[in-house]
Amino acid sequence: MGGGKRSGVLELAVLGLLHESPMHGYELRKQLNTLLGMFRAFSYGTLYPCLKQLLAQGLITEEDQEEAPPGTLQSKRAKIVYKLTAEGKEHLQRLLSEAGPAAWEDEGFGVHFAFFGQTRADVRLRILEGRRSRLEERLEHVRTAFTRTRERVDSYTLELQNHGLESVEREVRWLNELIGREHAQAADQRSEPQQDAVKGNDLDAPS
Amino acid sequence: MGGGKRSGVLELAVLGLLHESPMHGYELRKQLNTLLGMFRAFSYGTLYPCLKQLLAQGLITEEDQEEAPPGTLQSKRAKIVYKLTAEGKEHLQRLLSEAGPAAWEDEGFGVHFAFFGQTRADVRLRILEGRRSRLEERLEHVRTAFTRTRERVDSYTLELQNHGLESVEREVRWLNELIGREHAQAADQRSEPQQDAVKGNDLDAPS
DNA sequence: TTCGTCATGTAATGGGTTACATGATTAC
DNA sequence: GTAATCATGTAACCCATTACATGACGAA
Repeated sequence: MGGGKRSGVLELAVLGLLHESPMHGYELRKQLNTLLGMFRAFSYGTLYPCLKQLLAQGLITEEDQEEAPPGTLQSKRAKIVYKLTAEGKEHLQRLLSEAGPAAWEDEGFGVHFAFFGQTRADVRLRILEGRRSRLEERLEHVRTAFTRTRERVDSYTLELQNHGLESVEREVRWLNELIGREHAQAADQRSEPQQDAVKGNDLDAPS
Repeated sequence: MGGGKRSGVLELAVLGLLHESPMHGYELRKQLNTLLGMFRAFSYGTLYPCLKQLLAQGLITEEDQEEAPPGTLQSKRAKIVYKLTAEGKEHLQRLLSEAGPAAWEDEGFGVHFAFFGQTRADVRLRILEGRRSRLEERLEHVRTAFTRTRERVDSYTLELQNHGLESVEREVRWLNELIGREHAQAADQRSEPQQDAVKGNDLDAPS
């Protein structure tokens, strides 16, 4: 249907945030950039066209929100509050169920992770494991190229590569812990499905 | 002069690598991607047009290299080995002397750091400090938005933000150590300028 | 001889930023 | 009244990727 391709990352982020609560564009962007804080930042030039497109596809609707001001001055154009349509919710669920490369590569992982609260447990696990093996791949690749070219690399190059290596190793450890927790939690739910208060954490999806 | 703008990062990376030793495009890309390993990766579709442009500006020259094969079969088209021209070297030095945002923002820092071996000590220091304050800015910004929106964030969002925060904090510590070393080394060179064997590390630029 | 890798390139496309343009609302 | 920030949008541009096209060379 309609226009060109959408970003993928941004699409998920917008739909995910709007699912949590309706918002207008300006605030949406702020939420987005605090949510993803260290990873990415989007500008209005990206966001607004995206909203326009999602609108055209019927995934969101806009509502001219007029705050009902005390003085009853008709506000020319109030903030445009966007919310998900039924189709939008459906589409979001579809996006959240996809446990493919898009979900664990660098660009997409952060966003997908941010909405794990709305993601099925099995999908979460596959994404985490997918990312882990992706990173381990990269580690192996770099480590071999590391020993091959051990000759004449100056201290700075070495320092840089080392820092990169350690960063990735650190993320792998983080993923290991998360995966461990997911497994423990899955085991919990299998063994005591009738209990409502599970000790430990509250990482389970609502619906 | 002709042509459009070049990438900046890629330009520096190419000139820097070619300065260390002449190479043909294919190998240049490999070197590039192992050098920057964890940070970025360029594809041929990026590299070759860039080389073409650098060539057009007279910053590099190409030499049809014919290996002088034992059988003396004329090789139709040998590898094209690129090397820096005098202008190219000059330009590289200019790029390596710029201690501005381009050098400490996310995109450029890795590349600039990778060539610290060819960078003046004072420039190195300013870049390291620039990046550090950039990261600290970001930390502060995120930490405030952190406490402001402490209400209703699910465990996963929290986990993500925490991991991001710790990653950046870790990089700051790394930078602190590097800056410390740079200072120590500068002090060393001021106090004992006649000695040739400095204990510790060999981080000083050659020429 | 076929397959993998080396090697060089181009065209279409994608995803995003920057800068600009506009105007309302709030704080001083 | 004026400056800052809220709020919405567009057009031009940039950087890089993907997919494609071509072909040499070595090993199985």
